[in-house]
Formats: sequence, structure tokens, C-alpha cells
Amino acid sequence: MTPCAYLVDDDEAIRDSLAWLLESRGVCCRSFPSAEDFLAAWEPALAGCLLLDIRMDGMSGPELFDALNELGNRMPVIFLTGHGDVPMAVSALKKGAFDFVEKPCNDNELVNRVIEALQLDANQRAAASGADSVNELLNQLTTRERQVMELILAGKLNKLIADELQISMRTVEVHRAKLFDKMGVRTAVELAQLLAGKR
Amino acid sequence: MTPCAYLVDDDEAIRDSLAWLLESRGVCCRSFPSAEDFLAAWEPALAGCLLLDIRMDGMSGPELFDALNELGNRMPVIFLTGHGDVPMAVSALKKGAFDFVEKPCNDNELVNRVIEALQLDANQRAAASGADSVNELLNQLTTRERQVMELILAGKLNKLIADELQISMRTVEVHRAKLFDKMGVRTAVELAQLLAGKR
DNA sequence: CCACAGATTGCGGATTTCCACAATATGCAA
DNA sequence: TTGCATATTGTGGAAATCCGCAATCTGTGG
Repeated sequence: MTPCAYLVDDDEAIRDSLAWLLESRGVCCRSFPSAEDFLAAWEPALAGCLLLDIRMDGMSGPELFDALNELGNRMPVIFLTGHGDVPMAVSALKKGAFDFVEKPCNDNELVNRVIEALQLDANQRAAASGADSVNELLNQLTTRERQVMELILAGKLNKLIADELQISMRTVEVHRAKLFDKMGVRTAVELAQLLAGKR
Repeated sequence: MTPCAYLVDDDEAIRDSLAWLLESRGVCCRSFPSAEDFLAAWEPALAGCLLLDIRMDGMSGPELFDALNELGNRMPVIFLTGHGDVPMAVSALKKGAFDFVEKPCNDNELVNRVIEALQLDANQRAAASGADSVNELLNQLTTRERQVMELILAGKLNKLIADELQISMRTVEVHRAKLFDKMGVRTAVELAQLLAGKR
């Protein structure tokens, strides 16, 4: 799924002009005429950002935003509105919207915001995939290796680990070496940093 | 320094009525007639939250906000404004303002926001106090010790660190031992975990 | 029953770390 | 100038880690 700006607006003219603007700047776009249409098409794997109109027939932009948040959407959302409304802007941003811009707006500015949003999404995805790959590595450890790893992360020396697990130092060394290999690290410090934030 | 709501507004009537409102709900207040006055009184140890008027003679609310951010202010900031301006609200919130409310507003709502802000500040301070103690430890390291620590955290062995810093292994060992002592850790792993999340 | 994976252990040598003792050089403040 | 903190280096030995080679024991699944 290639990164993409998803436009949701019930005004076809606006969709088309936004799409043209973004495409001309190299940003892939997909348009939806209603919040419901986008909601139906949404899936967790979508990558990119959203441009939501505030006022639409049926479900509004903020309502769609809330619904997507419920579903676990992580794409940055930029709201577009013709009628400035401070409380609405405040509410949207406090709920985590990426931006809130009033139409008409400077084309350049808007495109820049979209590009920033796409960049943010790409970064978030990169970070998330990192966490996933770490978990994958973690899962291929055997029980013993995990136990040893815990104790290593507790800052204990092999000798103490051996005592605690009632096994020989040599065995600890073997597990240690194997888990380092599996986790793709060369030192205990690297391991600690790889798992920083976890457990 | 007891938690407190700092009011900055050039309209004395508003300051007084806000102060009365907040005091009546048990929130300690301090009022300032201008951004400059507050800026002069500000210090890092202040705890609580800020209520800033947008338009004031001299330095504006947003300008004060920026200035305080530069100085490292961490108190939540609530903007108050009579003239709704979406771009300004968006800008303030994207810079980290806690809230942006239009006057006139529901008294109850405003007090609730202030209380939320005070709560947030208290939580942040609680979380930061842990980090602060670590930073204190960090600050009593000498330059060399810090350099060595960086390389240790990069997972490098003493030999490599010695090469990189163009000093002997022995010296690295000395710095290493000293910084471990100062940081109160016994192994590199403990050090990495102590600093997990930083740098 | 056999193959295979995981857990276990020992040996021995290379490498590294840990530390006490000792010493030199520099820069800054009293 | 003296004293103190910092940075630097060396020697040498004890302790720990790292690692290849070899081997045993125990389940699980074919």
C-alpha cells in the first residue's frame, strides 16, 4: 500500500482541484465523496494521511475522525473547513488531529502540510515496524534464553545468573551467546537499548 | 512553591473576576497586568498553569508563550481570547498549548480546564522528578566521563573507545569506573537501563 | 525407534574487565 | 605558589567473559 493522501469531501469540484494540486506535486491521492465511503474502505494497513472536510452530508469530518480513532487509525488527519470555528479546531487538535486549515488557503502551505503529514506517518510506521520486528526476534527465543535474558537485563553477571537458575556458568554462556545471536546484538548494552521501553 | 494559576491579562476587571472565580473553587491564583511582568517573575521552579490573554498591550499572549517555551517553561498554558481566530488557535495548540478558549465562556468549563491543567502539571512534575535525579547524576560527570559513557552506550568495548578517543585503555577504564560510581550503577547494562529513553 | 531441538556440562585458551598502587601533566582558584 | 580537580598512563594480577570443540540427557514428532 503506497503512501497516499485520502481526500474526503462531498464537493466534487474541491476533491478534483485538491487531487490535481497534490498530484501535480507528486503526492498520490484517492478521493471519497463521503465519510461513509471512506470508512467502508478504511483498513489498518492504509498508509498516508487524511484530508477531511468538516461539513458533509451524512457523517461529518469530526465524526469520521472519531470513528477512525476508535478503529485504531494512525494516519495523520488534516481538517479542511470553510467556516472557521475555534472550538471545533481546538477540539480536533486536542484529539490529535495533525492540522486544521481554513479554506481558502495558500496552496503551497496546504501541500507542505500534507507532505509533513505523510512524512510523520512514514516515521511512525518505521518506528512501529521496528517494535514489531523486535517482538518477532523475542518470540524465537527459547524459554531458557528468555530467562537468561531477563537476568542479563537485570544487570546480573553470568555467575549470579548461573546460581539463580541452578545451572552452570557455561550453560548460561551458551544461552547468552545464542540469544545475542538471535536478537542480532553483540553486547548486553545493545540488547538493553534494543529493548528500552519494553518490560 | 505551591501550585497556582497564573493569570496574565491587561484588563484588571477580567483579572479580578477570574481570580475570584478560581479562588472560590479553591484554586490559588496570581495575577499579572502584562506579559512582561510575568516574564520577569517567571522561574523554572514555578508550578501550576498559565491563563494568557491573547491581545495585550506590549507583548502578546502568544509571544509570551513562545518566550516561555524558549526559557523551558513546562507549565500548561490556556489561552483566553475574545476574538476567535482559527489560525491562531491552531498555531497555539500545535506549539503545545493546553487549551484555547473563547471569552465569554462557561465559568464551570473554564475552571475545569484549569483544574485539568494543574493536574497535568502535577503529573508531569512527578514524572520529571525521576528524570531530574538522573540528570543530576549526569551533571556531575566530567566531560571525558560523558564521552566515555556515550561510547559505552554505543555498545563499544574499552579497546575501541580508547582508539576513538585517542587515549589508552587504562584511562578509559578509569573513566568508566568513575562514571559507574557516580551514576550509582555496577554494570553497563544498568547504565543503559537507567538512561533508557534518553539520548 | 530415530532424528532433531533444547538444555545441560566440561575443557582450555584468547580476550576483556576490574582494581589497587603509583605517577605525570595541566589548569584553575585560593 | 600551593592545593585541588581532571586527565592521563603504566604495571600486574584476579576475575569474568567469549568461544570453539565435544558430549550427555530429554522430550516431541515422524
